[in-house]
Amino acid sequence: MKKRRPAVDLGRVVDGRDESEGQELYRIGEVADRLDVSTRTLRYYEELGLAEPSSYTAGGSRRYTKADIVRLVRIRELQAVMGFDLEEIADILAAEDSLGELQREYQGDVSAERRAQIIIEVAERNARTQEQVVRKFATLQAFLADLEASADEHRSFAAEYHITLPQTCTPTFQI
Amino acid sequence: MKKRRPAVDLGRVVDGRDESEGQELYRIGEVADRLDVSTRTLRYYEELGLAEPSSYTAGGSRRYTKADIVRLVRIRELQAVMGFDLEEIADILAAEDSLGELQREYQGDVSAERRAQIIIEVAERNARTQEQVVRKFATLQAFLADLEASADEHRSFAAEYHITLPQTCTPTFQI
DNA sequence: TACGAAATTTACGTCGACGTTAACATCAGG
DNA sequence: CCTGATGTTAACGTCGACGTAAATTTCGTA
Repeated sequence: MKKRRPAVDLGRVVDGRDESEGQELYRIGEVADRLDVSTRTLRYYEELGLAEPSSYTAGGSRRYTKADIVRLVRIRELQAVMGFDLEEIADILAAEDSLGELQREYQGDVSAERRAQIIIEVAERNARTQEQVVRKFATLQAFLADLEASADEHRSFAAEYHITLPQTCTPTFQI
Repeated sequence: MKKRRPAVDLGRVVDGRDESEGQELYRIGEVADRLDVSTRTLRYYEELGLAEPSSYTAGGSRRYTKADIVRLVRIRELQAVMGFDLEEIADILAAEDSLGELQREYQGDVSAERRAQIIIEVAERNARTQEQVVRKFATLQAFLADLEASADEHRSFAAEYHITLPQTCTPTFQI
């Protein structure tokens, strides 16, 4: 399930054509390996408008920058940790993107109303997400307490029957 | 999408046939409404051996006890909060069940080795789950920090442009 | 420039977790 | 005992998130 590529050196430097500064560009297979996803997944995200590479070669091969990779990592986190589906994630990222554009001084002709609308929307979106995370946090905390209580039970039960539990039963703990 | 039943009184008392003590039994539709899932989902869980009702009527209708409901809530939590799939959940619950049987003194002829095996397995399973929860906890914490940082940015950005954010942008906070 | 590794598009397949429909049966209140 | 709400099984449908295969093209190094 994990096709191994023969350890090709990551991070070649682009041929300094459109960017005088050496921007490191990554091929789709390299990115896929790093994120432990398939190339299909990356193309699928692009298909959905979720994340596309910053550039393509003349032949049409995708070239990802580090920023692109960061975005992809973000997507996977929102998916795995928060359980959002790709549509929700697209919404969240789109809101952040619109804010990012504002901040990058592309605001020549943006009206004050439009500006206010964007930032309010982004802030509200952020707040909603925050609330969801906090809720998840709480349930997770309760869940963890339950697990520890169970572990205590197990230990006392084991002691009662003179059973020695392997130390793999005492997980590493630092929060 | 949400079929409304006409507020039938929950918690009728069973006709005291096999249990002298009045056990409250719930019909599948009631349970489904409580958990905000479909009846199909409950039957599906039963199909997978995940959770079945404690009893059936003579005609074959499912009757759930409160303990059954607790188990179902547990399943939904493991699904929504931890992101486990139903197979993993089945594994976890099966381990807990086997321990529960031990504790309920059904241990007439269980050999000491079998007993040790069961409790060790359950404890290890518990520890693995615990570790996953802790990891999720950590990423969630980081994620929350990011969100708060973003919120700060939004606020200062709004202040800079004299935009008044609605207070929905400041989520309730108590951890 | 030749060549193998890696990438491209297109399109159909899959899998989990249910949704939906059909054709009945049961439940419980009047 | 009637009746409408609720339930039953069986079977097919759906939807998101990719997997997989095929036929072709591009990349980058020798």
